[in-house]
Amino acid sequence: MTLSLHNTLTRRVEPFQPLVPPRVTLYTCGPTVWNYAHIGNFRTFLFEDLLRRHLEFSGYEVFHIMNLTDVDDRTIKAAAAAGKRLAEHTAPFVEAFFEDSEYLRIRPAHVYPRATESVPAMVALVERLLERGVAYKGEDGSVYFAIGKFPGYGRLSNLDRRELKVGARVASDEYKKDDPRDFALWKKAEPIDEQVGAAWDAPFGRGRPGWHLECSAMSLDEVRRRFAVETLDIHAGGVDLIFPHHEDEIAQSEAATGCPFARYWLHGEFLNVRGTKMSKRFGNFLTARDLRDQGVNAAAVRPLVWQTHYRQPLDLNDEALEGARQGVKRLGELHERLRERGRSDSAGPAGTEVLAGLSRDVARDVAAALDDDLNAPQAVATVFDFVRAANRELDRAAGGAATALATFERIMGVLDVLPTPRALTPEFRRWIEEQLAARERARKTKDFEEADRIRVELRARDVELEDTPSGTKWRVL
RNA sequence: GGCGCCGUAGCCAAGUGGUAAGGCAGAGGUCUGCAAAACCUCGAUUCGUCGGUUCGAUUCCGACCGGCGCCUCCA
Repeated sequence: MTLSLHNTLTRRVEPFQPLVPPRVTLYTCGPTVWNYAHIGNFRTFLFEDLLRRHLEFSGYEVFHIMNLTDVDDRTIKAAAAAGKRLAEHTAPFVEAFFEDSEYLRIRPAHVYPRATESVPAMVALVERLLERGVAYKGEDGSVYFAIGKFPGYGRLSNLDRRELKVGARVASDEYKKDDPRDFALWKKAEPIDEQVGAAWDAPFGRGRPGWHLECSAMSLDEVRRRFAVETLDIHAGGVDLIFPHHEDEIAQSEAATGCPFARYWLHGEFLNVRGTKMSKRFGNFLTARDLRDQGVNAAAVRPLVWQTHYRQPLDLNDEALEGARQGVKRLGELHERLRERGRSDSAGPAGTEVLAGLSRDVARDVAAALDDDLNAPQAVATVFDFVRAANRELDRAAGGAATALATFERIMGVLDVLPTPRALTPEFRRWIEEQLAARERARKTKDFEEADRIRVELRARDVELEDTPSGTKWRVL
């Protein structure tokens, strides 16, 4: 089976065929670092993480580019409001983004171009567009893209024949453009821009880049320099970017290069809270650090995201998060069992390696599910089928644990949802051992009241006990 | 007004023109000193409503009801 992906351009699931296999250039729209990203933002980044990992698992050589939007309307406003220079304001949020990404186990992109460090590429792109006559300088001194000169405009969003809703957010500045739908490539520097240090000189006037321009310039610059092409294999982001952001990116990129900008457009749906999209605007947001501070393990967030298809809205609530957490615990238990058994598991006679066979099946099924437009919910279901079957076989002392362990870990390398053991201080560890020893003595003398008291005390400190024939095991929740 | 998405058990949710995955929660059981973990068994005669197409629809078409998103800088 081969990978198929839903392409927003065609609104169909299509076989995936990169321009120059096995290389895949992947560009994902990164955060705007005006504030902390919330977990709705991170849902998209997690979906992209899964995409990246599955591509690599499938043998592709992925070059992943994620930009950092560190200059735009919001960053400038936020910096001005804080009385800071732009870079001064965004720096901590850039740092926070990387911290949060790590917490959520998102694999780092290969490069993170920043808008403020890519101005020359943007200026060059604007000049190219001016030369081609598809961009013009407006009366207000800004440079606009003339969508009328780009016949394919609207293909991605299917909004070409749209009529703007009367009184919608079209408002204030369209009179400076030839066509109200034209968008700004380069915005003339305003006092507030100068105030925060967000203005650059350019042949067509001092100003700052428009948001859409940033992504086109940065992505094309990277693939041109590295691979001598001006086409991305995959461009991904949230559904809210389809229009106007990605539509405009296509227009300005293709008008400049004459090449298809991206072969596949992937868009992830929203993370909702009680049916409404999570958004700073609505105040219904939760950041990754909020979760972390609440003691929520990243290993619960990831499966929560996996259990909903990326093109479906995901509804978040405490019960759902707790459910994911419990499920992950079970995966962790199985992992532990496989490790224990794997250690003592000498290869049995051919045909008795039941666990190895089961793991082969689940690896195949997970790959097949993800090949089908990243059907992570299906993949997760398959994994849990394996969990039950594997536990059953482990109860029966079936062979093949070592192989199953290796395969299981390979699958977890894609989903990455195993809980991490909490780091313990030597003192705490010693205390636990002492309590266990005391409990063992009590049990030997049938003093179960004392034994249970100790168990409760340990549990109060998140230490869970499990009495097995081979002794008492413990784990920290 | 335009474009688009969604409505499947208490919660999160897959899926298919042929009679409903998986997880969590819940109930019973095996095991256990008791637990825990694990395993076994149990849950929608039904997939928002009403029509249509079909031998057959949750799945296709239409209408309606309900929820949501985008329509110039929101992942």
